[in-house]
Amino acid sequence: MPITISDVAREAGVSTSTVSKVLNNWTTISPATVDRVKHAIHKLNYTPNSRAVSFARQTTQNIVFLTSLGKNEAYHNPHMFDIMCGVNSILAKNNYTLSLVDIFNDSYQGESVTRVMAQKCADGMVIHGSAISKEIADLITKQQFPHILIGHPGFETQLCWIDTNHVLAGQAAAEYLISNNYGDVAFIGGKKTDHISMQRLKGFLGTMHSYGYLVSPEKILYTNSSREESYEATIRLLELKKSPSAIVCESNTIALGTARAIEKMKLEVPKDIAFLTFDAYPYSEIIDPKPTVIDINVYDMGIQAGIMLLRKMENPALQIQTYTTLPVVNAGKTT
Amino acid sequence: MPITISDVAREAGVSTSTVSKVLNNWTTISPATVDRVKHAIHKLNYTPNSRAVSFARQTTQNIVFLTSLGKNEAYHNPHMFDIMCGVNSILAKNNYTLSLVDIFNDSYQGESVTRVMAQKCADGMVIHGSAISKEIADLITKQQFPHILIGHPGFETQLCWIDTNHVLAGQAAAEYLISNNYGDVAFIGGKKTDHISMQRLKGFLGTMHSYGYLVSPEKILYTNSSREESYEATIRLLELKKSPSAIVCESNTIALGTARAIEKMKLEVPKDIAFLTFDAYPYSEIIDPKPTVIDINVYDMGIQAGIMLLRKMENPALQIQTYTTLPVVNAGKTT
DNA sequence: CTGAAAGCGCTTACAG
DNA sequence: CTGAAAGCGCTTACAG
Repeated sequence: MPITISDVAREAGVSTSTVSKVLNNWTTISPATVDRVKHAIHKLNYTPNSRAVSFARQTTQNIVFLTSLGKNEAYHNPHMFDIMCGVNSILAKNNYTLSLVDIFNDSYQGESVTRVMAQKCADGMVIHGSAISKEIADLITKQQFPHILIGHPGFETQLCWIDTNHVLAGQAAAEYLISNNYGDVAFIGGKKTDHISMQRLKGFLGTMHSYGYLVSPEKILYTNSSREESYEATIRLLELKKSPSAIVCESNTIALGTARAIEKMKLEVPKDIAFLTFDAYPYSEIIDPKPTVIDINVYDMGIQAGIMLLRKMENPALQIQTYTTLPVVNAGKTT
Repeated sequence: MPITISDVAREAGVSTSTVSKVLNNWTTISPATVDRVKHAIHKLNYTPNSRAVSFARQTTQNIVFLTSLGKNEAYHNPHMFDIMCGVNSILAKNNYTLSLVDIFNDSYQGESVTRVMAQKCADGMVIHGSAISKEIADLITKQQFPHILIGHPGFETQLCWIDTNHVLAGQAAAEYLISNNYGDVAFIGGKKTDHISMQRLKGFLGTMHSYGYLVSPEKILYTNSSREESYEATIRLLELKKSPSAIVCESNTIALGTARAIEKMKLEVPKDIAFLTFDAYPYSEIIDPKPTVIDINVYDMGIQAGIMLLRKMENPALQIQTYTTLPVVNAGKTT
């Protein structure tokens, strides 16, 4: 019932090889033939069967997005889906499809990965950080399967990866404050063991220092990232005899506590004090007073990851290990 | 290089047909042969090439999740991804893959849908409400392509759909209050044109009435769903000479305003007043005082959708148009 | 119980 | 510039 390449060939009075060549834009076909074939295609409203094409070409034009989907993943980790959307957009542009593979219910390490590679149901793999382990990394590198890992792996590996650069985001916060003439700043972070928090702090302090602003230790506070502790921390800061003119919060939850404290002290943002936080999600929209947000565009990171994977598939020798980031400063505006 | 069915056949000393039959659990093969073939498969570590299988079988074992992915979709609409995860889980269990198709960049109505159907890259389609239109509905019903739509379409159609039942959620709220002996209740909704809000209100009032509790009109308030209006509305309610003993908010944003007002009036939850909201997402976790949450399990709805689609694919004559819902009452506990 | 053969719908050397 | 033919790796009537 469905139209095949043979129907088109018959209609155009040529062989299927010729139709195929027209379909694939070979330059060796005479313009007249191309025309006839195109007419036939149009007339019959023919679309190649993608399964047959992929099978004959020994390529799937499909990429797997490998991840671990816990309960409520969509709410707890919307960033992952934003990345996925970015990946999907660039793949679609390049005529690749994206399929979702969840390793959460794997009965042993590497079950899904092995299956994907053995069954040849994808030409490449985008691996979310939640789905990586030493075992899986080994499987992939051993097979030399085209891949890109989102997020720095926690271990030594030959994998290709891409990650956000929190140091740069910290720098962006500092630069924003400096360019707005805030020199006396404070930073409320998470625990000292919180990697992201420390990276942001590092970038922040580094830039402040490089511009000649010294941040005294009493203005760098560490918390358990709860609203309560950050409320207390902010109050302490604001009660200093030389209280800061700007407060940078390392997370949205911290910013919630800080906002309460700012309100409690009856300070106005930005007149009395500058108020910054990292990440637009999940609460920046409803924090009152509204903070300036340093956000990271992970959708764009997904696009970058997709581009790199496509490049790797063209050129398997390519090694990619890189940081990417586009910190965006959003000064109290609603998106 | 990769092992094929012929390698296995040679190793086992049988024909490829026989290997195929063993692979597909035909009962006509002698146990001895089955054994030999299985040994060969094991020895060579053979996995069938899924592309070849799907091509020979004329089936893809793939389902498309059709949606429209705007910017920041992951943050604005995490429910959609939760549904997708539910769909994916049930499909994976049934050996189907799920691939994501975004119609956002389609240059004309139905472009992606037509392609998916013509190229035969999927056996069926789960369509998110954001991706449906009259044109697309027509294309799908004309082709009789197996599908299930998430969300009630806004128009008359032959499509199969599944949707949440907000009336039931409203009932759940009422039942919770009644069983906890709150009879004098108030409801703060969105605009009267807000379909979901009105459905919830309808279920809520219906159940209250059926239990003999009458809710006076002055205790049913409509707002623009902003924190500001709901704050005002709540203050007004609490200043009534006969103020309600329970307030039901139709959304998280409304609940934010109500929480502020409750705090302002120095009332305690649940001692002085009961405080309910619909939806766990996005803010229920940080609303202070903590509301009781009536949530809907859309992950489960995804599972239901997947099951129905699989049934439709087995039995194309099946018509499905149904409401589903699992309202979950979560009284002030953190998940 | 087993196997030879056709077929799924394309692509691609290769020959002409 | 064009086409016959082999091939991609399976499945499945059909014959025996």
